[in-house]
Amino acid sequence: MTNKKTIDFSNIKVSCEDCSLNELCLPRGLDTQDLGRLEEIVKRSRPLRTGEYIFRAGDKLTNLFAVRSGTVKLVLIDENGDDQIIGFYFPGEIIGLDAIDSERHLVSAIAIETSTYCGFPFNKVNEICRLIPELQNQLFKLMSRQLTAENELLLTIGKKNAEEKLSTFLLSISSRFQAMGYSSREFNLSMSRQETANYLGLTIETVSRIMSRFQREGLISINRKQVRIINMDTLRNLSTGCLSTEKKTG
Amino acid sequence: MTNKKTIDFSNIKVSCEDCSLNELCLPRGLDTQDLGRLEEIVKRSRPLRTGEYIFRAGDKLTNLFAVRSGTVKLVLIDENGDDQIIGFYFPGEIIGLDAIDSERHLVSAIAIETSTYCGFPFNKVNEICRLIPELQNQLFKLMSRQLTAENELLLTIGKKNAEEKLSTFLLSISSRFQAMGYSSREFNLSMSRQETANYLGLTIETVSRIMSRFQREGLISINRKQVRIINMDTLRNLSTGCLSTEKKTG
DNA sequence: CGCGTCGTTGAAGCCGCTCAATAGATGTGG
DNA sequence: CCACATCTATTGAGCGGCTTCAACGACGCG
Repeated sequence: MTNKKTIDFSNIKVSCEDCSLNELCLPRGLDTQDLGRLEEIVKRSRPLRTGEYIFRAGDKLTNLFAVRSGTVKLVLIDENGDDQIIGFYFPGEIIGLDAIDSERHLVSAIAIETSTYCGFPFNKVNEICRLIPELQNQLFKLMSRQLTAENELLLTIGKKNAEEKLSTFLLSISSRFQAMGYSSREFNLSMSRQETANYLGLTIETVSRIMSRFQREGLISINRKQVRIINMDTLRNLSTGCLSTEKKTG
Repeated sequence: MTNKKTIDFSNIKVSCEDCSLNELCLPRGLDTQDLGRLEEIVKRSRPLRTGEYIFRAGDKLTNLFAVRSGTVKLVLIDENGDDQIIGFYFPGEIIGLDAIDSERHLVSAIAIETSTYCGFPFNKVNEICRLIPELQNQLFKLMSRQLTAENELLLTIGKKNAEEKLSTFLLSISSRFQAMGYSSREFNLSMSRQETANYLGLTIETVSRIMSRFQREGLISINRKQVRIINMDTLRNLSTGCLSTEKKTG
């Protein structure tokens, strides 16, 4: 409803060199000269509101994108209308890589809070890759890392029970916030219960119930989207299924 | 027990040009000259028996591998000892790509029947990529395709019920056999019930029960690992959850 | 033939889902 | 500022699909 079909990049020149995310983002590991080449092709978006698309499944691949602020979800929709959130993306993270094979996006990228992003025209990235081997390596690594992340998610969804899924999820968010330089113990979940449930292969009721249980047992303090992790160690044990909720520490 | 720690490549020169798989495998799209460059670095393995490793989680990434014959499973094992099969790989398919980021394998590759493979030293692949842009593209596409495959699996494991999972699985195997030039209606499952169940996030009992039900209802004929698909359309409907088993066609 | 492995089938139980009601948060207009 | 509507989150009760536990059958190999 609030979505727009077309994304108009502002023509503001982006300076990757001055960007606080450059050590997390695509330019990671590039020297000043190579950074300059990359900067020339980057376009920055206007702010998106919740629910707006960066790209839709079926769109032709024209850009790779880096989340610049906010949070973006990738959603896969099958012929039946079932949708599965396959990942949440935070600032500095790259999306669009899975479209390289078919040159068409098979998933949709949707902002789940006010967000901005940078776009890198894909054909130019391809050219620059030949000039900058380091960038080629960086892209390989990014895709490889994404594969690894999906492997983890597969293990979580396929083998863990609801309690293990939720604790794994909270710890994953926590460590990603830490990587961005924020607190690993206190943060705002940008995704709704519905989105969390979808991502983990659960229902919102189950997510809600287990969050409440974690709170009753003193593992976390949670109010709506505001989370504080109180007992990180027990949460870690729960996430691996080594410890049942009953016999928690303390 | 039958596993060997070290893999000794035979020094037999491999000719990708004459290989029947070259249109499915890494060389896809390469011209004769480029093919020659790739051939120079390829080593072919001796036959592996069921249970033997191509690489183990934790091993340093030295080669990318192409399955040449047989079937290989990729297995992810977490700290808790839970393991999840994240894919089955048939002749022409490439494994090892997920290790590019950390330069260490995070999953293990295990033959599930007598299998052979080809190895491509990774550092040389990297070099050659700079000489042959087409190979670089090919690698990007392979990784991208792998991401897409994992997305599908996520949707299957996360959102489908047992019946939908099994029919999706059978159809996936069927179409991959077809892509290799074999029959899409009659084939041998190389994986055990245990492996199928693990892959789909089910138990062997459930897999067995639903296979039997499909047979009772005339969708397939199955005897141990020998499968014949009788009613492909209904199976297709089942896989998308559009049709319950009861109200099947006919 | 005996043994071990793999697959099938049955019965009972539990985890997470469905359905439903309530509470809290957010937004709008008067 | 409050009344009202809407949306999200929480909590409870009951049910069902898949798992667990268990026994049996089929096949291969010594």
